[in-house]
Amino acid sequence: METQSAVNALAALAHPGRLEIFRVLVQAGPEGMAAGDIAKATGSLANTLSTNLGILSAAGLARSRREGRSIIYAAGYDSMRQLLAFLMEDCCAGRAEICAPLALLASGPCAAEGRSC
Amino acid sequence: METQSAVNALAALAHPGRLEIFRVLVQAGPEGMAAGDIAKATGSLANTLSTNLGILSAAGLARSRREGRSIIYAAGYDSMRQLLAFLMEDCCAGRAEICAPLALLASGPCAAEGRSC
DNA sequence: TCTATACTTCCAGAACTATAGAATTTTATT
DNA sequence: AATAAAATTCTATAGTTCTGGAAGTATAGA
Repeated sequence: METQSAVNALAALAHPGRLEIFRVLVQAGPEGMAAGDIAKATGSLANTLSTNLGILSAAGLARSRREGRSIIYAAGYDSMRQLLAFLMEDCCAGRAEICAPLALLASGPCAAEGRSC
Repeated sequence: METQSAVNALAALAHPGRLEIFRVLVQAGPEGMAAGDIAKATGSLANTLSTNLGILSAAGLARSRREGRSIIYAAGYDSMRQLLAFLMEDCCAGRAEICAPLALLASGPCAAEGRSC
């Protein structure tokens, strides 16, 4: 991942409204949600929401498809993974003990249930 | 982690100069680097660097201590871990397969060497 | 105390970002 | 074709962030 892509993704998330939208999408799962339902879930105005979904999409953090009159948005899980990997890159350079954070992350609720999460 | 703290941290990182500084600090390890050395490593002017280190510190992503005439900065590993955890929070809600990204992250170069990273 | 080094703080102009009202586009229904 | 629904685009205003020059603060050494 390029620095510029990472900055774009981070800037997209560095906004209370967009962060909320993104988390709603993450929880909604890969099948996504209609823009109107996201507006209801977050209390956004349609035009502001549209702008923010556009910014998230441009950063790769959301994907969209039309279904009838609705446009369905889903989280860009792969870009999210790339961003997290970029942030942790070279964290291990020579010193495993610094990397403990990731080990903690990797041993969250899902690991406790035996799932790879 | 509160939404506002996450936004602060994301905004701090959503800047090419600060992202570079942060990654330099991550690679430098917990003992940190003097501000002057960070300036050399990143090519920043002293005043701009100082401002940016202040922004990273306010967001919890850097820690500082004085050593003689130098001020030593180190990455805020714990805040970084909390931020990543916040971003992944509820990713697992009912659907382990969405969480694959974290499993990939957790199986990076360090895992290959048998380290928890 | 004087000088040099290492950083930080202050400031103002330029550039960028956010918000919301109004108009527009796209699609479905009657 | 006419109407309604769902979302986007346009636009202006308000506010925020970035940058670099100049001045200020803290520490060390002579």
